[in-house]
Amino acid sequence: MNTPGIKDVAKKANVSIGTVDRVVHNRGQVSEKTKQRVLEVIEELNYVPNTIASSLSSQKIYRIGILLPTPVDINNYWHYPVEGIKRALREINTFNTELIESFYDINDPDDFNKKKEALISENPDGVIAAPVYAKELKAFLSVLNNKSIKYALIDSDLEDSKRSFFTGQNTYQSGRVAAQLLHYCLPANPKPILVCRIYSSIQGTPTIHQRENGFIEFFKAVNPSQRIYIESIEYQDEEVIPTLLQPTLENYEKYSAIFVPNSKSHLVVKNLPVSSLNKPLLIGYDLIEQNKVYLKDGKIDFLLSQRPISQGFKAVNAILKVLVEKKELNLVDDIPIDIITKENLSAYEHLNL
Amino acid sequence: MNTPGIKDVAKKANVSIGTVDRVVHNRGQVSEKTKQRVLEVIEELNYVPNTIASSLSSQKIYRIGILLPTPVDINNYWHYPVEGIKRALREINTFNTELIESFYDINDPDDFNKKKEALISENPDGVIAAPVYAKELKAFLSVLNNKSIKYALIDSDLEDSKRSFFTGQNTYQSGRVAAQLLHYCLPANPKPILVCRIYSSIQGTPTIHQRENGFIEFFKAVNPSQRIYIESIEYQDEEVIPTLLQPTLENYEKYSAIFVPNSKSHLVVKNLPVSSLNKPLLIGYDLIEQNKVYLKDGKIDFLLSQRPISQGFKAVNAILKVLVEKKELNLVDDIPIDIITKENLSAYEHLNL
DNA sequence: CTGAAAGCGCTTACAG
DNA sequence: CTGAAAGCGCTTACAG
Repeated sequence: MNTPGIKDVAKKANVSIGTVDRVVHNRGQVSEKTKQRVLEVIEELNYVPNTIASSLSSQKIYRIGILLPTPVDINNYWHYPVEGIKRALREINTFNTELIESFYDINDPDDFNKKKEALISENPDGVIAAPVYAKELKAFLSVLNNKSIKYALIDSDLEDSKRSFFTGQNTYQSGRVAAQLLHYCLPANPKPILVCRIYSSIQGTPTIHQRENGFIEFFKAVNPSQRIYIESIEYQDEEVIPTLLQPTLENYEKYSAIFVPNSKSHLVVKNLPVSSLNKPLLIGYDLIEQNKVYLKDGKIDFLLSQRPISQGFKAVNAILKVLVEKKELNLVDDIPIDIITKENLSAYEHLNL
Repeated sequence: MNTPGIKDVAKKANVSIGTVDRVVHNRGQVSEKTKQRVLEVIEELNYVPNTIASSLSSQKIYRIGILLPTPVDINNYWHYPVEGIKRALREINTFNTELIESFYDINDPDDFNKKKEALISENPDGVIAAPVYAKELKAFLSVLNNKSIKYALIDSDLEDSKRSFFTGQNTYQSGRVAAQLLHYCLPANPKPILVCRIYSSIQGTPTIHQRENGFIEFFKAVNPSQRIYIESIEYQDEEVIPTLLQPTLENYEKYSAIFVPNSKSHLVVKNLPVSSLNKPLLIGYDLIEQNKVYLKDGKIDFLLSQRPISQGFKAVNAILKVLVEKKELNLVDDIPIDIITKENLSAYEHLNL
């Protein structure tokens, strides 16, 4: 007998396959002693249900809800995880799936709360979310816990949640990588480095903080004499960013390099005075369209990427695995900190995992 | 009617499902006019066979042969694609698969020829190979063509072959990336750069050549005054490498940087004089164990990686897709040129796609 | 609490 | 050349 099937278990335990199925999926209506006997045989035979037969038979449609910021366009970071999610769903022909989109305005916590209610009312089997509004999300997750709805987190983790899966990047470490690159590139006695934080006042800035910490700690350890200045450009309305940035960037010649700890480095390029020489090195995050254009132009030197497409893709696969195999998972997938330059951008641009 | 099944096609074409199946899989025994009628209905209904039902029903075991250099140990590049292949096979629970390993001594073309015969005699359904011995491999591939056995290529391409899939890195471009990194790191008037080619005289060196070309052309375009010296260490027996390297590395202080266009950069570290200061920057390829150790130590500055685990993984998925869906594929997957430093090594070390 | 039977969408002999 | 039937390993009512 090759790999044992439900029939083998049934025969050996002296029950019908219906009963075996009941204990395998824990849907009750089995006497305790029968259950124990079946469990023993399963153990003994090392029986593993054939998920493909199972899915063929049940004809179940797995409904995956996503609770993420609106993927505005290709210049918006959140466009990319959604792309990965859709791609994963498209490539899956093993199961029937259905996507429930619940997108919220990233600058509006009220909208988040509205959309989480909307999603709940759709009764998804599994959910993919990102902790943009951590506190509000936690409330949502405990609702999911109560309903035994499985969920995966992307981008940032909530370790005290019961997520089946998390994938994202070590933000502190990515700051160190940025610092290390600049340390390699800068001459022996460099001018100061500018850390330019451009962020909306509505969301918190834990990611920016952690990247910054990594950046600063690297220099503290490796080259303590390096001066690092921090400028915070806090905006409520994106339109005023140029005005807010101007006083800082006017003096760009004072700096040997500028580090932008989020996806906004294109805004620095856009608002730098037009003179061409002696520009500071510029290092930022994320392969959003506008950043890629400037990288190709040589106006941005390095971009660190966190494989957002891959994050979405992996989250779908993980949540589906949990749903199909009906077993718990508590997996963390650490995304590499990809260093992208003009010369290696090409292959990163194509969709890949 | 949701997605149409073979029954829907049969009914509409006034034939039995057996007949539909015959035309879908082209196994003849159908009159031309019946065939045409069925084909029309398939077109009309947009019928796509349900591969999972198909695989459940047929109980077919897909036999995948691999014809690759022996994966000696974790200090050997070829260890990693094989790891990816095995991992992919392990993760697949949708189909039954069987791996046929046919490993050859990378320094022995005769052994290659022996092992390719051995593999043929196993009658695999699909094959994964790498063009280490391009000429000899081509002969093998035409045998596969005759037998209608599908194959995927990894590492380097043979564009004129009928491979269903190729994945690998743009070697020329990776040389440019190495050059760009050094260009960023070196001071205004640097000392010369040493390109250190360490290679076995038995295999060809097309990969090394292309990386070198990319490297040199980058500097020609961006900084023509940069002097670049090339040293060729051609060995027949690995044991003599230290002796061959010594005269070159004795004078390491003459160089601002050393570029090793293959996975041998650890040998440079090992044979560098013990003095500690003023070491040239060192940039190499591949996250084999010994290189990773030196990267962590700060003795290697940059490693370029070509995701060998991922290459193996993807090749399995591609070849299986071709076999299961029984349709031709001619896909090229361009592997990103990952830049690895001490600070971002960690997440790359873990298995990921 | 338990079992027997039909069915998921295909493939595979077998009969004609 | 074509069709009817059994079966792949499960799940799902239904009956008892």
